Amino acid sequence: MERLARREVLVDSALRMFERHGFHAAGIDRILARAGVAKMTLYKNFASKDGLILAALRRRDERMRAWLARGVEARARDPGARLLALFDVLDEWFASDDFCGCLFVRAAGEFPDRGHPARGVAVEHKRLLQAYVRKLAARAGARDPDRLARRLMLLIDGAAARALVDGGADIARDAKAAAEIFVRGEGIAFSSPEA
Amino acid sequence: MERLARREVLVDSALRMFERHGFHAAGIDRILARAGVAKMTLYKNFASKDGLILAALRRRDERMRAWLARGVEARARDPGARLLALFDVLDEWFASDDFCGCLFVRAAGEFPDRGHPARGVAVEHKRLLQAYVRKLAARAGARDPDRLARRLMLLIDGAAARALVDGGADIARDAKAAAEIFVRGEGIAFSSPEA
DNA sequence: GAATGTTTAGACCGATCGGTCTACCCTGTC
DNA sequence: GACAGGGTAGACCGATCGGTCTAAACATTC
Repeated sequence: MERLARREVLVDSALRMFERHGFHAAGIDRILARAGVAKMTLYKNFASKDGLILAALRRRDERMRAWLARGVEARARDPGARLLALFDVLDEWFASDDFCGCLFVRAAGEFPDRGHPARGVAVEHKRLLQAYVRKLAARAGARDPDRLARRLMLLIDGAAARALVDGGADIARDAKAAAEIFVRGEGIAFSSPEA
Repeated sequence: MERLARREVLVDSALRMFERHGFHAAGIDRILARAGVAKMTLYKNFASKDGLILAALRRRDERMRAWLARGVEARARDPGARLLALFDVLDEWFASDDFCGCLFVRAAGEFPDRGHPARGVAVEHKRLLQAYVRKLAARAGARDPDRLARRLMLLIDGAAARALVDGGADIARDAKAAAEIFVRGEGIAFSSPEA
């Protein structure tokens, strides 16, 4: 029963290659070679390269949101502080040497066709992320959790885009300072501003 | 002396194709066919596809910033109001049927290699845009024009990213409301909030 | 040990990639 | 009308694209 394991190895390899080179630039042959997986194994598990792209994006979605939530929860207990801790996790993300932007924004950029299935995963990822921020905002007692979540999402995506383009080191810090204004504006008091 | 004209036609066609399909997905042959230009004309004017990409990005940079400045200046005279008018122009941009995100962020996403020349144009575009916002902020009497410009750039790039992914119609409006908070926080009073 | 089913390597397919080259055409100049 | 130069179409190149297929190697189970 090695079939499932092979599939996982393949999806992992594909995800890494898509992150490093982009969806079009990462060829199937290179993905397979790096995974040490035969071509037929790919096409037994997926109908086409698009299927592999979808699986890779879904894996990225799960991991990214889990990693974000874990980081936030490890850094602060107070809901208000957790809203700001989001940007400390972002800072760690931007600083990692293999950071190359938000893969879902990149996917939307590489597949401008509105009907491409990858865009659905991207939309869903952003929706789930915003729902998570909204939950934190609601628990923190925001006057308008929806509005605060939308505003923080603007900062998150903006910071990710700017970090992708010019990789500045203090972008997450700028975004955090901006987020504090929004959070305070919602009547939320957070314990310690942290470093 | 049709050489320069041919070049312009070619760059225009390339720009349109890159916007519509992305840099990797837009093949040379298709660009040339749509431009009605021979292959040798391309390679007489540019060393490679990368050269064409650079020229297209530079053209996009000039047009984008000129279009933005024109829109801002047409919508408001007061410097404070102009800062907010930025987001009305953005709204128009997002609503256009051929909108497909910020081409420079997409370029950075498609060319993750830090040394790729396209990234230089992208960095420069963001730098010039931020300088323009900073100029408006300074004229409006912002306490810290640099900080305000950085914050508004976060909102601009964030709004563009979100508009690219899920094309929501009210993203620019959300960003404008958020921008108002930053602008007011800098001690800037603007005449009329507009529609 | 035979049988079953998955995974393997790799040949193979047509299409397209970015890029080169040739040979002809068109246009302007004298 | 001869000439020159930039432009044209399109053949051509090796490489790679996504995808199919075959045959051997492998492990599992009985």
